[in-house]
Amino acid sequence: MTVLESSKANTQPNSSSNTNCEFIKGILAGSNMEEASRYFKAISHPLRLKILCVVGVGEMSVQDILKTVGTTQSNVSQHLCLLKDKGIVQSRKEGNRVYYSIKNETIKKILGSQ
Amino acid sequence: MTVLESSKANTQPNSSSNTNCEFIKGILAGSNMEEASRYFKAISHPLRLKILCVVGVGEMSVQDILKTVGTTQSNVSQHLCLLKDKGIVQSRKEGNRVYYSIKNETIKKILGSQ
DNA sequence: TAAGAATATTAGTATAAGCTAATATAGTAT
DNA sequence: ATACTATATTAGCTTATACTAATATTCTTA
Repeated sequence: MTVLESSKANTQPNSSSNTNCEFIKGILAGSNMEEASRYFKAISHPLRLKILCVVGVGEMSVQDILKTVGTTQSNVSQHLCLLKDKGIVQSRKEGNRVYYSIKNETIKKILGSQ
Repeated sequence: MTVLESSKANTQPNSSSNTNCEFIKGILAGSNMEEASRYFKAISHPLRLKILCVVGVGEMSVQDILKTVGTTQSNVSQHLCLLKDKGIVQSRKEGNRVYYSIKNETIKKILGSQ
């Protein structure tokens, strides 16, 4: 059950404004807004969104990613690093190359719900 | 059809790596990453996420919002302003008070998919 | 009309993000 | 070993975010 659903379910029609605030406040305290927003933040950059769409299709090397999204090697590398740090993508080394793919299923869901 | 779906559907099994890059590149060019990432950015702050969860339950006055999320009046007001600018929430004035509610349905979907 | 409440706006400041350019590291092939 | 390719890291700079404190605006009510 999401935050929205759980708070809707328990809203009494005759509850005072203040009680309702307190109730929702309790729900918010239980949800991890910090963590959720960290995920959203990670994907809230046009280049990272592109990278995720590209990598979402399937595992891809950095070379191919940067050819596809069109920026510098350093820039892609830094964004990939950030995405990996947040646990959104994972990487696998094969010889000279590093292949990236999406690690986190939630991200796929979110990208699909656009 | 989302970006992920459309690019998956057309991936030929025998296509070379380069052709695939070009293909995905075309899809990316057609999608509006700038706009999508602007949405994600808007909700990628813990306080704004809280506000959206609160307001997602139903229309709520600024007073009640700030009692619920717990910060200063100015801070809430600035975040609400940002959310309104991006077309994510809408406001309605009634006497002394201003009531906010979620305008954008996509946001509800995204919040639900967490 | 003066006081009070609710909301918005502004200015100033601190911190975070994002980019480029340069350099480092690691693997491959000659 | 040397040169080359792929990727990562670092430093420096610029711009964007986010907060606080103060002030402005708008509405209500005595």
